Amino acid sequence: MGKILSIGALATLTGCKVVTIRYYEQIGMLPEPGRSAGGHRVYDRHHLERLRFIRRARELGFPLKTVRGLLALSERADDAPCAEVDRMAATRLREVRAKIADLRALEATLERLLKQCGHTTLDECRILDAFRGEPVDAGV
Amino acid sequence: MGKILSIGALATLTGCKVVTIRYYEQIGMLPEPGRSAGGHRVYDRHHLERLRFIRRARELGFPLKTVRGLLALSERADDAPCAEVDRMAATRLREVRAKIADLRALEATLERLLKQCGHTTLDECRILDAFRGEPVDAGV
DNA sequence: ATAGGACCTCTAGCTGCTATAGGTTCAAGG
DNA sequence: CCTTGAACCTATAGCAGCTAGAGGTCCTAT
Repeated sequence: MGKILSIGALATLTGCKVVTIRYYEQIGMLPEPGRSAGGHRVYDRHHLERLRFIRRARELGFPLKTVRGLLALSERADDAPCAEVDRMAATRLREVRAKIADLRALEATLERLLKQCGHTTLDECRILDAFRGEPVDAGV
Repeated sequence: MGKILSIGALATLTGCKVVTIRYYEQIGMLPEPGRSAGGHRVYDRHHLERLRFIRRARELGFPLKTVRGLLALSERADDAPCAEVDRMAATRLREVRAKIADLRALEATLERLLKQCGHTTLDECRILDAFRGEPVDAGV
């Protein structure tokens, strides 16, 4: 059915903030909706679906630029091979894994620093020493 | 010894880019250095140490605001307890762990999507379906 | 009729840099 | 001493992805 939605309703349904919806419109991620007599934005099912798509892709960490590409492919939806979608997801997966590896190294370093801390005074703080000392690899 | 450094030399020694050093000066993270007759910045050992401190803290992901606090505590270096340093590091560790957990959920979702992909055509792409379908928890 | 919440536009701000333009200085080779 | 070209200078704008604020209008329920 052609249910009609205010921007606030759309925000509630998608978990997207009102200002973010307007921002997406501004940068062309969402088509301009209709307007009520008084100038309020009026959305329909298509906007809802598109915004949900965007939100989900964003939750997986795809940058907006990539989301645009995914939307384009989704709208095409013909019999072309979906290899490009696959590639985008694989790229994102590699990024996520790389980031996890980085963060794990940080985690180890921070754990080590915290363990070393004698809980004494500023002038003999081992954590501050670690920042001050001669160049050392932060990781390992 | 009172060795003198150009901004480029400082950049090389710290692994920090020249423009970033100027940026740090601009936002008050680094004190204004002396100048040569022609107006070039001239740094000394103190700048080098301070910048190294900043870099190391940044590598661990502390935001600049926190680095300011750490620098202040490092410069105090009296017999006050170092609990605050400890707290900052512990906070950062919690953030890192939370981020790792988030990313692992993303990793699992992306792996699942990629595994589902039948490598066929756009109109029956499972990955796109996942973005399009009804609301589902992305994780688990 | 009116209150107050939801909506409107516009501009500026956030983090942490990075990029560009258009010019000046410095150090090494001839 | 002079030239060349790398390194330096300032100033402004841009990136991602929103978020916040000011100052005003609309809509709906009582």
